Amino acid sequence: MISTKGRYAIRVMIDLAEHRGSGYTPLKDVAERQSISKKYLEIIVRDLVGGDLISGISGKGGGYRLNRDPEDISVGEILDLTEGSLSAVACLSDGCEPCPRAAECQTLPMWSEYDKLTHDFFNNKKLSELTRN
Amino acid sequence: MISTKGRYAIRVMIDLAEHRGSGYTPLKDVAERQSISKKYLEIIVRDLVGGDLISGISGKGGGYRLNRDPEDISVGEILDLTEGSLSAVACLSDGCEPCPRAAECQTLPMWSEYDKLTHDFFNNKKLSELTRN
DNA sequence: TAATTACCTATTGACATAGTAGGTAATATA
DNA sequence: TATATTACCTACTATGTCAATAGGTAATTA
Repeated sequence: MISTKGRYAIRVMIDLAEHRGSGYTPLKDVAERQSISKKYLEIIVRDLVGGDLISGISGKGGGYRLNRDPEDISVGEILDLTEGSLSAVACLSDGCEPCPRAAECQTLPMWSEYDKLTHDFFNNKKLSELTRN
Repeated sequence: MISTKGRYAIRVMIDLAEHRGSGYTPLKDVAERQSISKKYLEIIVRDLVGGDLISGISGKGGGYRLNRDPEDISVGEILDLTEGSLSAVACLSDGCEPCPRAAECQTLPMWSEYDKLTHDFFNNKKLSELTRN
């Protein structure tokens, strides 16, 4: 289940994509347009900055801006940064300890298959496919 | 993220599938073979009985049994019963109040597409594909 | 009658989610 | 230089879900 954090992150990215060209976009504007608490967005945006998807500058005229074109940003990247993991089961998450039952596990192949399906879907879905203009 | 409940439920179903023919299988045996607390399995099994996937009878010689052949039981059915919902986002879960932003939501089509992908995958995956014998 | 099994209600500790609160640092403009 | 604006930082909290555990009662068979 994708949490609000991941879903809001995508909406922030869409908003920034649709308002790029007009320089930096203040988070206040994004929050108002998207009807999301600015305070909460600060947390989300930090992940996106940390993942080098966007950058921010302070002061008047400041705000956030995409670091790449929307065609070159996948939804998968956004979710990877904001959700802990996109994996459907714990034993396939990054950095989890290897499951002792893995060798004999009868369900692992199915989970792996689904995992690949999921990652392929979101990695192939570009931000540009979600924007209006 | 699929929880232990859903994952254990699938393992119970596999276990029952592999031991059908020998009448009813006591939960105690399943719990031992799968190394899962019997007490916890009771909760899970209740959902499966409620969904008419298995039936149980009390007393000596009792236990649980599949109601259908493994070829006719999908993993999707099992997960629907034990996980609250298979949907990736809250606004697509069964019985959720309709989102007021739905009409203008730019991400909804993507979530719907992913939702279909997920349901198709698990509904087409049959229990018989997971069993050993 | 005793053993075995399903089935029932309630409780709990740990953790994640979805925020809120109150600041400090950086930058532009008047 | 003062002020407004913006990003950026640390901490806190209420609520809910997850993953069980605990302690029974009812049904069935030998």
